Amino acid sequence: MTRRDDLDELYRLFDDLEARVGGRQTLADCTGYMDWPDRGVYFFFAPEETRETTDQPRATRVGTHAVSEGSSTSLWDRLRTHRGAQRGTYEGGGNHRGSVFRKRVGEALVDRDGLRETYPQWGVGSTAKRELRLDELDMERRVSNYLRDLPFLWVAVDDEPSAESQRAYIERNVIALLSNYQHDPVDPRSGEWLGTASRSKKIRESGLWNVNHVDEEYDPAVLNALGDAVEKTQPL
DNA sequence: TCAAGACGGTTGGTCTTAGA
DNA sequence: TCTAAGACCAACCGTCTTGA
Repeated sequence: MTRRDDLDELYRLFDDLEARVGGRQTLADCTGYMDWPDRGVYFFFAPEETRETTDQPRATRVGTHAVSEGSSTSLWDRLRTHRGAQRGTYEGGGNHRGSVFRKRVGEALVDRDGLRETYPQWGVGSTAKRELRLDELDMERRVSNYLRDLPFLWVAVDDEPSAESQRAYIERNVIALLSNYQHDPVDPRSGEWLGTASRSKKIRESGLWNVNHVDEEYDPAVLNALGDAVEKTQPL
């Protein structure tokens, strides 16, 4: 089996998953009151891009949560951090220092639009004072607008939080499988994909909004593990 | 009306990596 | 080898919303 064959199987599983959960969602349409699994793995897709040989949306980010023992962070906790704030001081914005996905998307927007002088502190530190966050609010809102329209799927994997969890295994190996970093490209990203403006070589070349695991080899058995998880995933 | 759970905002912790 | 910085979450707490 080639990597291309395994990618075909991965996207077939995404199709199964989409049918099973009743379609891809966007963060704009989701709330915590929906019946999310406590724990799982999520997959974001590019709305304007498809695979090389099919009309399936290209996967652009894989993520999970609760990879530390004792963690109580839920799947929705992680997703809402990516979505950003819906009310309050930072309404429409969010906190990119609490979400690496927001941080990376914002970096690409800043670089693509030549705004480094406007947002010199973007991504610096893990906290920021109110004044700085208000200065960055416009960019946080642009990041939110981008992220809230991305279609995504999720798979329920309700195992115990740990670095050796089944979720961590699926995340790590699906990233490695999808990544074009230091590989012959399969489903290369289009020139319009925002990630091409990223300052991270791993993001530009992998075609994913991921940095970890993009340079690793994948275990083909991950497809069996993902298939099992798809079968156990329920609609919202 | 009120309890449970979701939300927003902030800070802290662990692991990895780069440089001295 | 040591240290500092960065990456990536995870936890906490007060406020708000939902629905029985």
